[in-house]
Amino acid sequence: MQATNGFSIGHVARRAGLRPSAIRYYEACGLLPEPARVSGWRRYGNDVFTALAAIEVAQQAGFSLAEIRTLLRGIGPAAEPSARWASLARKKLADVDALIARGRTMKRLLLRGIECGCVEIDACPIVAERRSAMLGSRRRERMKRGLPLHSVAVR
Amino acid sequence: MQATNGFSIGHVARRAGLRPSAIRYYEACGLLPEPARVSGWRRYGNDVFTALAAIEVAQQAGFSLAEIRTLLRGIGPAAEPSARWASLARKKLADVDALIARGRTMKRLLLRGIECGCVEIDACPIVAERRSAMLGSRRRERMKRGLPLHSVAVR
DNA sequence: GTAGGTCTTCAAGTGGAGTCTAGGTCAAGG
DNA sequence: CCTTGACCTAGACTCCACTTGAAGACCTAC
Repeated sequence: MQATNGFSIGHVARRAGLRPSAIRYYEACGLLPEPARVSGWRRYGNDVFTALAAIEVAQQAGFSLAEIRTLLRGIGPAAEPSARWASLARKKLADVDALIARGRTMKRLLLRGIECGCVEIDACPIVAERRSAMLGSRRRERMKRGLPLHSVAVR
Repeated sequence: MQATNGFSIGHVARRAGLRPSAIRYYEACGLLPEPARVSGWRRYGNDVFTALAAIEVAQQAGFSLAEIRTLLRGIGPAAEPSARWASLARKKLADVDALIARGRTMKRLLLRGIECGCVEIDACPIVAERRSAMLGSRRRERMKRGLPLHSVAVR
């Protein structure tokens, strides 16, 4: 298991806090290069930990695996990784702001509902407000309730 | 299409900003009661808009459809809808706070990455930091990267 | 030699909130 | 009468990041 001829996938997984299946999956997605093999078994060098750390950082930043692939090996307008990151990150910032705003809306609504204390749903002023908003705005810019929040990978 | 014998599903969907398939789906999930039928076609009264408004409010507050079902027709310890809401909402608040914190972490990380400007991934201090954190903490309380954020329905 | 553990592949499953498709029925207008 | 459009059902599909399972290969220790 030494670095003399590389680490096994289980060893890498334990050290990185992942499961072997996740590492195989990253490889299949093109996030990790194909490692050397010894009689069929994957053998990794130290650089795999850098790659996994980069993936983890990008995931924490809200990027999907598809986006991370273009970050790592992308062939976009920007050649350098840092330029690609900056370009994608600026777009992602708006989505993250929307996510935070969404969270604050949830919080406000939850607290209002706790305070409200109405017994029946039909009598709840929050629901009534929403109902009249629903019925008031006749086919203006509706039908698009799904705001683009799946653009932020929340995991 | 008048309220004399009820609204069609398409009419309700247009007014509520949904697609008919969503309304059928809510019915199948037990969120909406089965409506009257006229020769096989669903016919809705005015109360369906109250029900849809309640569902929308609860969704905006971060509840999943399964949770909304127990909110609406639940048989939990709390009998009244308001009591059920308060009980579930207090638990949900912690998850929403986690979601907001997650968003702020993303934002911090995105901005740090934009400022960083490192050319190579191997040389990036953010990745290096993560890498040493990854390798430093040997099997302590790892292997649980998935923090419970799917407990908040973000849509 | 055999038991146990780790590895290999490929395929299919998970969950959430719907959407889409195929194949068929119904109503209104010209 | 015929077309057009809205409706009906059941079931498959979507997206994402993995996990799980089956069936088999391999290595090490006893």
